[in-house]
Amino acid sequence: MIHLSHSNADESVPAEGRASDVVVDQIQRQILSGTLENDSLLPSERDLMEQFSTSRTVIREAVATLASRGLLEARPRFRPVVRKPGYDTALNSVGSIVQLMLQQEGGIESLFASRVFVERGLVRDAAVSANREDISALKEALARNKNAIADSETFYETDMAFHGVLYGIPRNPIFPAIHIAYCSWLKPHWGQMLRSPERNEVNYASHVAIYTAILERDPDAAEEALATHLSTAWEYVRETFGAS
Amino acid sequence: MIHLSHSNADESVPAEGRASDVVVDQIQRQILSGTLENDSLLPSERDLMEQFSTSRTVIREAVATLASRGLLEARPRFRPVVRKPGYDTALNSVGSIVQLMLQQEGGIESLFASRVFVERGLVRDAAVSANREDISALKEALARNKNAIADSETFYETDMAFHGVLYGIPRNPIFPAIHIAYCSWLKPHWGQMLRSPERNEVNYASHVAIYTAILERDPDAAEEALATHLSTAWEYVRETFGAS
DNA sequence: ATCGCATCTTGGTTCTACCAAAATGTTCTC
DNA sequence: GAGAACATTTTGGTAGAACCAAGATGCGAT
Repeated sequence: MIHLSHSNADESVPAEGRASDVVVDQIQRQILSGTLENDSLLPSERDLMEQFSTSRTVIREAVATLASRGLLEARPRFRPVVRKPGYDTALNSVGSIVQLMLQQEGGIESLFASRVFVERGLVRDAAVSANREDISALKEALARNKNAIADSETFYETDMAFHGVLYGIPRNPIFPAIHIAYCSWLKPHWGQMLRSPERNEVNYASHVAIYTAILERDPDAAEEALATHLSTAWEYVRETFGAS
Repeated sequence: MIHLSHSNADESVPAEGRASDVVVDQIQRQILSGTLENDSLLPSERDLMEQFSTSRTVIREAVATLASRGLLEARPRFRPVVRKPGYDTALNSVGSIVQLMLQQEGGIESLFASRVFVERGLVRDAAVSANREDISALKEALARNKNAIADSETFYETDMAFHGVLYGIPRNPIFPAIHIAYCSWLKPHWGQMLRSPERNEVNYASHVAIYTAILERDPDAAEEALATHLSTAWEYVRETFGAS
């Protein structure tokens, strides 16, 4: 049973829940409807307190709730800024728990395995249904990747960008969000990997293999290329520092 | 009166964050370490306020934060109960935002498409690497599914259970959590579908097809069977009520 | 025009108080 | 003595005032 449903749009009298809930609901509505423009600053707590004719306690609680949902971005001493929700912010808001999960036994392995699973499916689909634009996007990303072999820092970025193109191919906004999430979650562990032009060369070659397989419309080859690519990269990460 | 006890330069904390953060951190630690037993009740706010020698405000704020992270389950007028985090609670805590996303144009389609994507990969892998136990689990789920054809309610459950077996095959704790999330998120929209023994019969036949393909170690057939299964079911849902 | 200081604003925190509902204890009844 | 009805205590939710410190602002001096 899921209890998180903001179930009722109660305009009627009965059993008031938390007072902050109605404030949350109102502000949420204002954000979604655009009354509160995206990237704009939320009114001061004292203003809101007057606007909703309630105490500051309630306002603060509501703001905290909305912030935890990702609809507001509240840095400690600053005015909260309005963030219209997207799939990325949704996944972002789980970040804190995910970080906990990752510290547990096998956490990183599980997450990485899920990523491999997803990308295997992505490259299969890409091999089947990538159109001209997708292909050229991959080609461009590949070119940038090649040019960055000497510079490990930008190579890392172009590496992610290349994989990011794959996430864009399904034309489903959820996938790019997942990609961003994977990158941000794995970065702390992945980023410690020793990088070198030699390693970059190897990874670039893997990308080429994936690209080629997609180009040749060979799902199995594409999947295979990606699987070996990621697993070897993962092995390299593992041996860089003992499994935590 | 200890006002500024740990206000600044306390320990390794670089910037003077919120006071509630240290409380959040402490309680979180206690939950993870088991000092606060799972399913037990959190001490009263006034106790905590004494324990951490701080005001009730920050305690409440900390509790709210932990609740939003899913480490506490806080019903309006009751004592919060401790919930040791799992992948399921992690996904659960995004539920509220996801519900918002789903109300936007194409939200449900996107989510459902992602589910199809995932399950296509699952059945492929199942066809390749399912072991005896997996097969027998599928067989059992299938049998229960068949027995429930007459009763649409339990058929729905056994239907989900069958798909759930697929999510268990990778032996990756993330996947069952994803399954639960999909079910709970899609339930409000999916549950409105008109169900009938005839429809159940069709769906059961699809399950058999998937099972058979897995049994025959035919990934392509399995994927195909699942894709058609879900897409026809989806079409049926769509025509039941116009796309929202 | 720019820098620097005084001031205002605003978020973070504490405190006190009150209310209502939950939890607990007590008594009364059968 | 068990269970129901009632009284009391706990406890979470809300209000409101006050204070502090850091950001934001404005103004005057250079």
